[in-house]
Amino acid sequence: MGRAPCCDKANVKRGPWSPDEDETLKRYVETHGTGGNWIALPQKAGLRRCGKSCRLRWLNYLRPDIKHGGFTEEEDSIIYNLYGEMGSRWSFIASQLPGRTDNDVKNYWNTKLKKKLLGSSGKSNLTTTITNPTYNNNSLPCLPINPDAYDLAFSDSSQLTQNPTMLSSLNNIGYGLTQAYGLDPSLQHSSMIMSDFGSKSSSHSAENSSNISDSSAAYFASSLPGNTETGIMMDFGFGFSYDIGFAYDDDIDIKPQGVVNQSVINQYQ
DNA sequence: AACCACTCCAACCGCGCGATC
DNA sequence: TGATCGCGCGGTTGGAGTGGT
Repeated sequence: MGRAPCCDKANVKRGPWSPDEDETLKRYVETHGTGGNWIALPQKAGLRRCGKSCRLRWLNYLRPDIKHGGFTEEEDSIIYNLYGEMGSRWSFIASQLPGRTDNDVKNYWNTKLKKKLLGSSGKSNLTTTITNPTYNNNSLPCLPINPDAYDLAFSDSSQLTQNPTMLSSLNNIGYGLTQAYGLDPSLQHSSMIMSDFGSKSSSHSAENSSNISDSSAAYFASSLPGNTETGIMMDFGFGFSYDIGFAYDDDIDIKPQGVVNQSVINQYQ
């Protein structure tokens, strides 16, 4: 048996919202709030709409703090950064962009940014090529993420704190979003990535990193026996660099363990 | 002018999760 | 402890708009 519908679809209006409906919903929410119950709201407000539809309309369009219009380059870079870090977590990505909604960001990514990325990836500066055929580099920069890795990554910061240079680098971040990926040396592969997007103060002095753009990048790879890691540094030409490194044996095993926004930590703990 | 292909984005859908009973 | 409910999320769809032929 399937899930019960959230509303009686036969008795609710669907499709585009009329200006009158918008006005009714806006006036009601501004006057009474949502009451914490979107399902009951349309009836109280006198709308023949599904509660979910009302919620969506309010959140994506009617809210007073919504920012409409084109995305800035800075917003582009934040989206790239976060998408590479955590994939299609649109709600979180949107939360880092004041006035933007998850739907906006998602649409923008699917219609513009993805194409922009693919279009320019052909001229990106690849300093190292993918050698393992099991990895699909067409999906870059959407790194595969093992959700189970988050717990370890955020609960154990000892590796981070034992590395003053890395810590220093992570503290000097532009957006508060610079990340480091640590991979388990016990699995005979390890690497560390430090990348910054837009930050002018990041310091990666521990290694002579390959500077592929104004944005510095460092890629560390261990020389453990049997190590099969491959690293990439990329500059997609958006006014910022997108630096990617990863290591793997059979399974991609990427664990963010940098200093990140507390809300990210809360989300994955 | 008509048709077609493509883009963009608002809206819908179904699912997972947490809260509550 | 399991069932139910509502919220929030990501994926998908459909239609309006636009550009090319």
